[in-house]
Amino acid sequence: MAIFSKTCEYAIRAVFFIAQKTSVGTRVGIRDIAAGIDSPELYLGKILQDLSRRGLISSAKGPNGGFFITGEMLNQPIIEIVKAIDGDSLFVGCGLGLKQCSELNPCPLHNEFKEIRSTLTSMLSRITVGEFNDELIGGILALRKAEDDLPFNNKKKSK
Amino acid sequence: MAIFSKTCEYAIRAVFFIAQKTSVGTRVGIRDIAAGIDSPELYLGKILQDLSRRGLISSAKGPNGGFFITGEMLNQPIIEIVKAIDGDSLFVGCGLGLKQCSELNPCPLHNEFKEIRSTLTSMLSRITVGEFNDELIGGILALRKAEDDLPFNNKKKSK
DNA sequence: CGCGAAGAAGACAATTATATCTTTTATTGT
DNA sequence: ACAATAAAAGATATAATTGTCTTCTTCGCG
Ligand code: FES
Ligand code: FES
Repeated sequence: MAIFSKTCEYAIRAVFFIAQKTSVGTRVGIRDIAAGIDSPELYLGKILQDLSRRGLISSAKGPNGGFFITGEMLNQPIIEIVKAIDGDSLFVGCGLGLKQCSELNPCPLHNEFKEIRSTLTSMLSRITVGEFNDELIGGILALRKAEDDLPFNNKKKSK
Repeated sequence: MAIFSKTCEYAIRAVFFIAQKTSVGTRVGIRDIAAGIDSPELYLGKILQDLSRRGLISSAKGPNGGFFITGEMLNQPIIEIVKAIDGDSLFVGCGLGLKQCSELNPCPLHNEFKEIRSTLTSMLSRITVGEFNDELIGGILALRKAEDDLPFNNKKKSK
């Protein structure tokens, strides 16, 4: 169990990737995104469709089409992505799975969980979609890793 | 997506429940545990068997049998339960699902995640299985909730 | 000893998450 | 208009998680 679902992990990585491409002025197709973040291409398509329908990213069909992110969307916090995909149970639900999280009749871990949830919430609310563009372009941050953390990164060019 | 898997939530609640019963000197059967923590009875059986095999709880067959927790196990931190059921990906894995979490070539959320993971780890390492016995017995803490937080709790007696 | 209570174990079913494929639709450039 | 490109959409496949059922074994007690 990771914090986010696999779908959500792909979504966040993809959005960072698209933001970074947008910031250098290019739209980017599914194939390149999938290669750039190491995700199954066709599954990623479904996720991006979903994000696009929800207005978190934009897309254009046809030649020179692809996904991109408009200026104002670059300032969206990534918590929006998480909520769109995984819902908000991470932020409001009881950590032990009780029907509701409430102050009266709390579960044993309630107080501790409240703190973790608020840390998580504020972190995801603070970080924006476009925040890491420079570091990603500069290669300081990564959205994919080589097989075994090997020094060389033999990524294959998209066909 | 919650933090823990459903299975893990059941397991933690069950262990707290058993610990509390043990502290007043009684063993407790699956049926009562399931009723006490609001979980599917037969599925819970599987989970408890698993925990028992791993030595996190003890069980006895036959009349007056049931599950219980020995003295030293009461001091186990609940992170042991989480690790036994959900594994340790929550504590060591990359939050964005990259193959490894590492300082060189970190993902954009690496630093933030490191903090959240360490908070989570220390919290689960600090809290012990028997820690809430008194509060649970006193009804200050709960391991189950009524349907809609309604004041009445129309729980059906086990057959 | 032998019965009944209770957990152990494994087979199986349902649900949800993940992944893939195929067809359709829209857009651009010629 | 036409061809090429790229996303949209929907159907379907696979895997993991969650949940149920049935049978077996063990144990305590009379
Ligand atoms: S009641 Fe469980 S986290 Fe609040
Ligand atoms: S690399 Fe992603 S959390 Fe460390």
